[in-house]
Amino acid sequence: MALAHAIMTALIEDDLSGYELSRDFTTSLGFFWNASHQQIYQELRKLSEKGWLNKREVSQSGKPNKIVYGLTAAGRDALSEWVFGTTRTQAAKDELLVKLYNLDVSNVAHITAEISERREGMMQLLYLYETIRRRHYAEPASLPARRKGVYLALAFGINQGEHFLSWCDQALELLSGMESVEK
Amino acid sequence: MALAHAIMTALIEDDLSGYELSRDFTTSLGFFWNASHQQIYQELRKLSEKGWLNKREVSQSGKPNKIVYGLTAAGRDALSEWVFGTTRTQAAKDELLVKLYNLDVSNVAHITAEISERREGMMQLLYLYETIRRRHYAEPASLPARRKGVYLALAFGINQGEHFLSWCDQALELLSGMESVEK
DNA sequence: ACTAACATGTAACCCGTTACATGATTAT
DNA sequence: ATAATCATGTAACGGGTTACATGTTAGT
Repeated sequence: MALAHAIMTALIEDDLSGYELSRDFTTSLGFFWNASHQQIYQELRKLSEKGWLNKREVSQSGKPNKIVYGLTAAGRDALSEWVFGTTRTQAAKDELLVKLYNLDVSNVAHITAEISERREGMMQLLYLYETIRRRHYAEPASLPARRKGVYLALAFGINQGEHFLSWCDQALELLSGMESVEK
Repeated sequence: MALAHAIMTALIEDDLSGYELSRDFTTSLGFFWNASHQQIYQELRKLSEKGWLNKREVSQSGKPNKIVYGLTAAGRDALSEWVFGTTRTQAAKDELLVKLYNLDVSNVAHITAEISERREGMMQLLYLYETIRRRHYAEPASLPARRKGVYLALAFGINQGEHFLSWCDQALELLSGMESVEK
């Protein structure tokens, strides 16, 4: 029941097509709530049936036509109310942490490599986050209300990413002693 | 396909019943991979059918009988191999971050309250983590291989929790100015 | 011709959550 | 009696992933 509200949230300021939603999801809201295009198209259909979204076909030059969705008044009301409801948090599930419980001289090299890969990936993501922050959120205190919220979500991602990097370093250091010593 | 391996991981050192697994999950591996008892019982059945677990009934005095599960040789092999496979990471899905994209003078008080609640909850969890760390993982470098891994998972939780607290503080400060100023 | 990007869907399956269901044992 | 803890399940539903499926437009 939450993807619906994530989609509506993405439509607060701009009307978007399913394709645009699934593309933008990977670079903004999708940092925190990812969804495949299949899910998005299905949810758009449900939301339209509920009367929370309206749709119109838009002709494009040089591209296939697209179907653009926008919030109805009922949709905006539902979204506003939803904010006051109970929040569900689904903890991250990361197999790497389960693998750590299986740490062993036989697999320490592999797990070390996986942590290094993760570190690399996170550095790239952080670079992207920082670029966005510098470009659009340099002075958070003077942003309008909604943008402050978006900034805080971005800050959350940056904060968490930095923590992850420092954890990787700590892990790699502890693991680096194991291969030679314990064999 | 990952709950199966989380359960097998929990059985590496001790044989456990479904009840014990679902209880222990909430205080160790479950920090990183939670599961309801219903899921656990179903998974135990599947793993038994696959030949990765064996079971035996144990009579207890003063308590109902329990069915205790243990890893078979095939189960241990499957688990060892699994560590070398590709890791799936499911990013956390937190409705609170989506709600932040809806931040507004009308709901800033509510969102502020939710962040405060979360902060409180995280402080309690961190207290638990720290207690475990002090009691069992005071000197990580001198732990045996597997325990080092468990320590790193714990360190991950502590690290993440501490950064969550600092994010909450940052968020509460930014939000504190909004109610009076923007009304 | 072929590739890449644009654009929209359906179907099957797996996993997780919620609700339902039962029963033993101990302590008050 | 009754509540609390121990103990084990089934069934229905909903959401997410993977695989399948189709078609347009532009560039090489």
